Amino acid sequence: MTPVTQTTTAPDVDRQLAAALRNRGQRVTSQRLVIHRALRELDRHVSAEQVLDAVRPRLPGISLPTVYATLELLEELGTVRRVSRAHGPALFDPRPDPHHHLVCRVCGRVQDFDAPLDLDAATAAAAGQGFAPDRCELVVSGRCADCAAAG
Amino acid sequence: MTPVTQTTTAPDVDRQLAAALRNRGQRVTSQRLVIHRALRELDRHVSAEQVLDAVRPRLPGISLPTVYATLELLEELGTVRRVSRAHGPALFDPRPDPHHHLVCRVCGRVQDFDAPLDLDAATAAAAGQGFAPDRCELVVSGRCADCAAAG
DNA sequence: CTTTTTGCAAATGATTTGCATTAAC
DNA sequence: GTTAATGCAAATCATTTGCAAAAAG
Repeated sequence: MTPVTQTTTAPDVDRQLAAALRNRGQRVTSQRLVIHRALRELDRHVSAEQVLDAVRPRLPGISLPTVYATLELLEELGTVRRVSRAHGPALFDPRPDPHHHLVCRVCGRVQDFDAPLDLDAATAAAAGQGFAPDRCELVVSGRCADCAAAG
Repeated sequence: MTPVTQTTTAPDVDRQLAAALRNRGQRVTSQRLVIHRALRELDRHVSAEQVLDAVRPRLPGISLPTVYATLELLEELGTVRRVSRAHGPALFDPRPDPHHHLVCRVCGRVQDFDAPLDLDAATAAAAGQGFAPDRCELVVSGRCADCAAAG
């Protein structure tokens, strides 16, 4: 008995991605499905290399260029967000709902952050300047709990 | 007759940087002064290469590694903010006061944005998680006025 | 005079590209 | 069958590093 409130099951995630790809006239490949599924399972900010390591057991011949291409595709589909950083590779955030980030300027760590923030006025102001907003993200830089404690 | 409300004059900017450097036991070099001055004069988001081009007339032998090192130093001093981007070099923002950014995901353009936004609650929430906030920036991605009109 | 900063050349690291092969459709 | 996607190798681009020479204090 599957309650209607249940979290999306794995094959369901696959079906959603497949549908989105077909909508765009693009092909449903095992690489795309496995990378997409792995991101959902990892459920944290990961680099392209980390994605590669995570999927290699299930896709022995996978290559880094394919991982990058797929991550870019998933970003276009809106299921992944790329977070560019100084002093390190970009991270990919699999959380699809709007949320914010805490970025440690000492260790580079990026944490999700659910900020109490009303973005309606800001979004309207951006639109008032002719800008067509897509996403609004608050980026808080500082020292994470660990680095603040250390020194 | 210099009104007291006048914008900081160039030599004044130099003196402020020199003082900050001496405070940290670092040396006041012409490269640092000229790069700092150029950023203030450019008054827009620029890449390290663009900074190099801007200062070369005044510093014929300047090198890109020095520009990078100086920009990093100025970031530590809080007079410049680095904005990392996908698909392009980092940009350096010479505006010292808190403000936000509109990032075009079509052409990559980054504009300053004075958002009507109350960050006190968000800052407090970050602190509540043990994070020591330093800066809060809203990043709005979407299409800039030009790209929205075109595409 | 001592130590930091610079410029240069070279290294590094992330990401992208070209192209032949493979797999979707 | 046709066309898009993949894997590989190599290229590219931004940024950093090592080290001898120059400049600051």
